[in-house]
Amino acid sequence: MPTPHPQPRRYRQVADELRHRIEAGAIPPGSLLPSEATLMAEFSVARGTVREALALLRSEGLVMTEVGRGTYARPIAPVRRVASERYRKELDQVRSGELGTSFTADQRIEWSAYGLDKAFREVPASRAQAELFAVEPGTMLLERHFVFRTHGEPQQMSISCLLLDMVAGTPVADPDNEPWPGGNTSQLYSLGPTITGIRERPRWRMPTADEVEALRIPGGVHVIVITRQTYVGDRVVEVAEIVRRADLVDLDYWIDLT
Amino acid sequence: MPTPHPQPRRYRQVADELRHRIEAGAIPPGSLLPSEATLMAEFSVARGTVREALALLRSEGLVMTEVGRGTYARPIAPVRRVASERYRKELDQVRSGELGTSFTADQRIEWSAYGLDKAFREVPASRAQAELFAVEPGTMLLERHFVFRTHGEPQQMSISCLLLDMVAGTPVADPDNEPWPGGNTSQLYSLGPTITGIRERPRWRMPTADEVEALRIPGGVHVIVITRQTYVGDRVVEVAEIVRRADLVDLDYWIDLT
DNA sequence: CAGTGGTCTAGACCACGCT
DNA sequence: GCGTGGTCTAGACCACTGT
Repeated sequence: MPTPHPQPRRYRQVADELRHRIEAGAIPPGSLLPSEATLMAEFSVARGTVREALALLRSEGLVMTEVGRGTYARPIAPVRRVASERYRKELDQVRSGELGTSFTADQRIEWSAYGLDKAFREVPASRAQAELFAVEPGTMLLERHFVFRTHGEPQQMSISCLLLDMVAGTPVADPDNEPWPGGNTSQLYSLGPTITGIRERPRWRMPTADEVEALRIPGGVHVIVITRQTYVGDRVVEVAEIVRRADLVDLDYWIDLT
Repeated sequence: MPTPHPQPRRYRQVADELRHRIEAGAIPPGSLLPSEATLMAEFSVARGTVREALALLRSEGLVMTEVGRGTYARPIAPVRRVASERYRKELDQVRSGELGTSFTADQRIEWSAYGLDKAFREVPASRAQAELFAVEPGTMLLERHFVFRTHGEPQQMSISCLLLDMVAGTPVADPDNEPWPGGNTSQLYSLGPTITGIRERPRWRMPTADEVEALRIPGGVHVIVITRQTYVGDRVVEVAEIVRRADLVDLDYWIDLT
């Protein structure tokens, strides 16, 4: 890819023109680009050239493609995910005992718009999981698979693991109690410990076939995967892998140095 | 991309086979894959099909391509970038006055292996810059362009901006003083304020042509861009855009909740 | 059904890295 | 100069989405 060419590089010219139209507003967010056939005619190029131009725009995150429908400009603005604030807020609510009062009620109303697919399993820790927990491989874990939806649209997949001997027999181990008011923070609080910190390691990659299906990910869209470790002191009490469409999140971390 | 096909999808078969060879160690990291011509013969497919297979592996981050050389398995392991610890450490060193003593000396030795390209400009703040600083657009900034190298290899590009009326006439405004022992933290400390926090917003995208050239980025490799705001109280004193090859970093954030 | 993109073929010319 | 990948053409058949 890092190679210039003599004069032609027609696919770049096509991509530049389309990019310009999108940025100028001639192709508004969410609307369809001209079809490949139309672009072939308009720019007098072969289909392969048009497709290369579109692939470039996809890789830039400017457009998305759906089979049988067409290629369209990216519709939705990303939502900022302010990790620090979110966790802090959850914790403050838990500590102040706001749960079970207005907080829960408010959340319950909102929940009508939310959906949650859940599946719990008890599994021995894989090598990778054991490393994240800093326990021996084979230690039993409660592995919880979630898919969150908003208004029916799948937004996030996650696998959250807890040490089994910490939760066995408690309400936390019962899938029927999900979604849990106040989230993970509150859930762990109900078991005794108060979270002291969270470590997040974000990375980006192509979605797997499973993720494409579960999150209905359009062509050309990547995912963000966040590996989260929840700490109580120096002990890791939860390990989660959170997967979201990369075009719908905007990460935001605050590092306090006071 | 999210479309299955009848039986063929030969390019997936080719990609699967190559992926298997890489993961099995038959194609060790850093070594070349068979050339496109060889793969055409081996799998009895057209060149376009081979190239689609390789594009898929590139997008997965498994291989990189260099013109005239070939496509090879990803060689280098990413380096973890522990944002929180790094800044904390810098700050502790500044506060304890370790600069100018053994710390500086140690760094100076290491510096023989480092290189730094620098270019300073005084510019009026763009709308985006003004927003990040929370000042009026047009406010004068000192815009500092850096390219960091290790053993000659370019590792990181950054544009760091400071409020001009805060640095004008000070040693900080003189490019000859770069690299500055102790980095940004120490530099700002020399002006008076002690950093109280840092906000980082990481994202991920294809490199621009400039970045491909400056960082010698192979085909198929993305970059991580971090927008960093350095705070003193609620005032933003520095805004930086940091660009690195995505395959060579591994982000790590700690959120303290104590 | 017509129109869309997904996949595939079989050619061609070119710029680049190495030897 | 040879082999590498980068770009381009002009065909073809297919699956999917809509009407």
